[in-house]
Amino acid sequence: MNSVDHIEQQDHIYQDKKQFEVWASYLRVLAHPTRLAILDALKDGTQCVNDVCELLQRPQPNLSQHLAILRREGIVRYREEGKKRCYYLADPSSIQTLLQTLRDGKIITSF
Amino acid sequence: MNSVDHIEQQDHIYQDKKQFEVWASYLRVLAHPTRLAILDALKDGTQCVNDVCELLQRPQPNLSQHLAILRREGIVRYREEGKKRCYYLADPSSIQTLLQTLRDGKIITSF
DNA sequence: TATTATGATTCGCATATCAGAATACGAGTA
DNA sequence: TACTCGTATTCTGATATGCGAATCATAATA
Repeated sequence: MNSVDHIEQQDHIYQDKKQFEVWASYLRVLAHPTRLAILDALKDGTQCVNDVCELLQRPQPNLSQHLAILRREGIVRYREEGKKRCYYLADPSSIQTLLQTLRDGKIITSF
Repeated sequence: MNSVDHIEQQDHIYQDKKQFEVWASYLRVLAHPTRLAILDALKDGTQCVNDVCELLQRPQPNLSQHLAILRREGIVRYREEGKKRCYYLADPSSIQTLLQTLRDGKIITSF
């Protein structure tokens, strides 16, 4: 291996490393029971924050925090309707696939 | 809604809640750059700890910690070969699907 | 048996994450 | 303009997570 190859390989490792960090950040956002429950609640359509509160039986400020985290990652968006904010999945089919995959236990091999 | 329905609905919510917690625990294990890198390193076959160290350029105790976390979740296993421990994916095709999905950006909508 | 190679574990610290409480904000409405 | 409704943000303390350093455990070997 000459020195150019070596540099390229190092660069490749570095690119991968950045890639893994991005993916990990994304997975970390999904890796919370309340946030998964929110995604599940939104899978059949738009819901305002209050509706989500009632569905999940969790306090509003807590849900707002989790919605903000999902928003920052671009996983959910919202529309203003009157004085309500109606949240919806940015990419419903991806999230539905994710939830279905988890349900099927296709990724989760240990149960 | 009578009281039996109410109890059943509560139970349903409770079951879901437990389910989301289990899924979240699993996703949390995946949601770390080093652990994703380990899975990627194992995707084409078995590797002993030292090999993984060299591949990922990370100290051995740190990798052992992450391997233990992946082991506990049932995501990787190992075989003893001489004095080496050779790790492999418990369910290669699931992990390959996961990595491919991340690569394709099919789940990740924000880039 | 002493030594080495290979991994695992423990410890201590720094950082991150989370929940709840309190509060702020902003759009409607009286 | 004051008030209310719906939601967001900030703050604080508790818990969890991640890392490096040191150490331990064990199988192979000299």
